[in-house]
Amino acid sequence: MKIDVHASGFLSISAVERETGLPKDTLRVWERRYGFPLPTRDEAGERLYTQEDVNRLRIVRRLVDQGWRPGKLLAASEHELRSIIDAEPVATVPTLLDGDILTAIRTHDVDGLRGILHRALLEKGLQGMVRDLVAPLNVNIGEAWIRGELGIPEEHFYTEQIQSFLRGTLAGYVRAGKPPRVLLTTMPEEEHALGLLMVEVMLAAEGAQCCSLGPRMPLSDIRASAVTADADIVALSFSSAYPARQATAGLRALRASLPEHVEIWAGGSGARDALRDISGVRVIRSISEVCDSVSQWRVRHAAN
Amino acid sequence: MKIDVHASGFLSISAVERETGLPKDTLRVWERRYGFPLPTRDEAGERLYTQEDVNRLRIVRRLVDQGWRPGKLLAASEHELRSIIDAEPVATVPTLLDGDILTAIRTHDVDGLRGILHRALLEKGLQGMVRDLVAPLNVNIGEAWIRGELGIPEEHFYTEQIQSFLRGTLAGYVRAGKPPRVLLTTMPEEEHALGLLMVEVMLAAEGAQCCSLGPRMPLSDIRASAVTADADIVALSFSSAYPARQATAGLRALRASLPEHVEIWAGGSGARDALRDISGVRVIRSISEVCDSVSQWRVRHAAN
DNA sequence: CCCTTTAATTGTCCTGGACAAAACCGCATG
DNA sequence: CATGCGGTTTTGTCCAGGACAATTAAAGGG
Repeated sequence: MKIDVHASGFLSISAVERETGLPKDTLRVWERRYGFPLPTRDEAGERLYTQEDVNRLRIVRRLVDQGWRPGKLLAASEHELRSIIDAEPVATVPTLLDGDILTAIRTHDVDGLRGILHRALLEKGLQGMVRDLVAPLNVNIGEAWIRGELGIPEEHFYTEQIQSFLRGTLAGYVRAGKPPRVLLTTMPEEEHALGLLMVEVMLAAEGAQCCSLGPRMPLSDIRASAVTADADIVALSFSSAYPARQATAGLRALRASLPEHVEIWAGGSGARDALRDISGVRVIRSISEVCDSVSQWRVRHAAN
Repeated sequence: MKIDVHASGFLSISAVERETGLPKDTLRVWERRYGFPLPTRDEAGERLYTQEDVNRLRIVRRLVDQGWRPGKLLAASEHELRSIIDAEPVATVPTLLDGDILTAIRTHDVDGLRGILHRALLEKGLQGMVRDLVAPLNVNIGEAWIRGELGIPEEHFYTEQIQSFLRGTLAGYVRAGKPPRVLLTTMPEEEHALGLLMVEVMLAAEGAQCCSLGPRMPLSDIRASAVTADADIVALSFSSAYPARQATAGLRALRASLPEHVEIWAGGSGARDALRDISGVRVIRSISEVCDSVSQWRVRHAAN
């Protein structure tokens, strides 16, 4: 019954959980062990975090997701943290965040961004656009965010506009209705819908029949849906922040519960390393691999 | 470091939190006070919930959101709970969940559902379709879910397809680019994106300039975005599950931080009762009211 | 250098108590 | 009968501090 919009501008622990994605238990244990964040308390002894705490926690979270250890990050001073960020292996992908796109995002220019996307569509085609523009841009945006060059709203705006554009384009597509029939979704903790949509676009462009359930589907329901939709393939998307342990456990459980003839494809930036040796699960290492995978599936099933 | 996909089929407390949306603290205190749910324990003494527990908790949660008191619901037997559900004031809206639509949803028939939507679009127009088909259907689907006639996957499937369709239609719309310029989003705890999209559709059909940030935007960032996007109106959507207290507090804080000339519109099924007397916030009671509100805004601003 | 064993780190869960916001109820007043 | 008001009960959230298992890092041996 506590409120998390304190007039004072302080945030309660549950507000911080919501804003940063870090569980309450973790916030408390970090405070106990590392002394950060060290919020003030209200009359009742409850923690009051500052917006500054939240900003820093958001950065810490991203770095932890990238493999850094909390012990190091939380002991680090403001200055040390900054130098860790600067020393990060940036530009894993050549940046496409040039003037036009960056300006459109910064100013929330809907028409401007749509124009850029539309030109890219005409120039490269749907699949080419996803592969050569959207996928690298996602990486660029994430990097720009952690360097503080873009804020949360800009990231949301970008994501929202891309999704709108892709879904719109998808809707205009003639539905070929060829096999395979693919059921798309993500596991319950995975909220990232954009990666899923990108896969759907690639599949639809190949003429496959896509049925997306959106993100966050309980495992038991995935099984049920795959059966009622009579799917040939269940495609799951994982973001890089998704814990590998969780992914393997989930995929194993899903594999065991699905009928033999239904394939499982795992894609997204979180599906690279550890998932390779789960038998009966195909790992899609990059977005462009989707097309090959579909072709190969069709070859396999044309024979029968 | 606990895993929540136990091979045994049991669920950990955090898995239940994720599946039901009920915080861990609440689950524990319900157990302590009402004796439900009463999970078994593993060797380490940690709670192991069954799928049956989760199913019942999901129903309890919906009834609580509708105003029932947990004390009553959790003390009730299986049978009593069922009769509470049956006695619910169903059909607040005449049902449109007729054979065709229901079948399409049940069988995950993408093309079938799209066909129905497309016919409705041609027949009623975009705004009419949202007002007379989508809005009542949302209510029907929720009611069917609680009666156990539809499952989670069906609900997801429905939501996903409607969103795809609306966004696709929106993308094909010629962007009129007339004032007002509207920034759309929801508050951080509000995940429901469909209501937001419906508003965007209504606004776009009126020729307004829409800039959607998607759901879950921190309050401080809403302010920043409204300024950079040079918005005339900030439109927020609330689902019926949204706690009224939270909404009023958030709206007050937002109103105080936004420039005077930026209007705030609050809509969605959660924006009916308690929000009316916040000065400087316009409450949109039903989806069809959006059009009038835009006209009135234009009259007000034509004078100047 | 690679593989195995040991040690440190780290996230999640536990109990049981506390408290304030909200809902409910009975009662008086317009 | 509707509406407002004080008192009571219900209910969700927070706290402290301990425990433990999964994971990662470090050390040791071939």
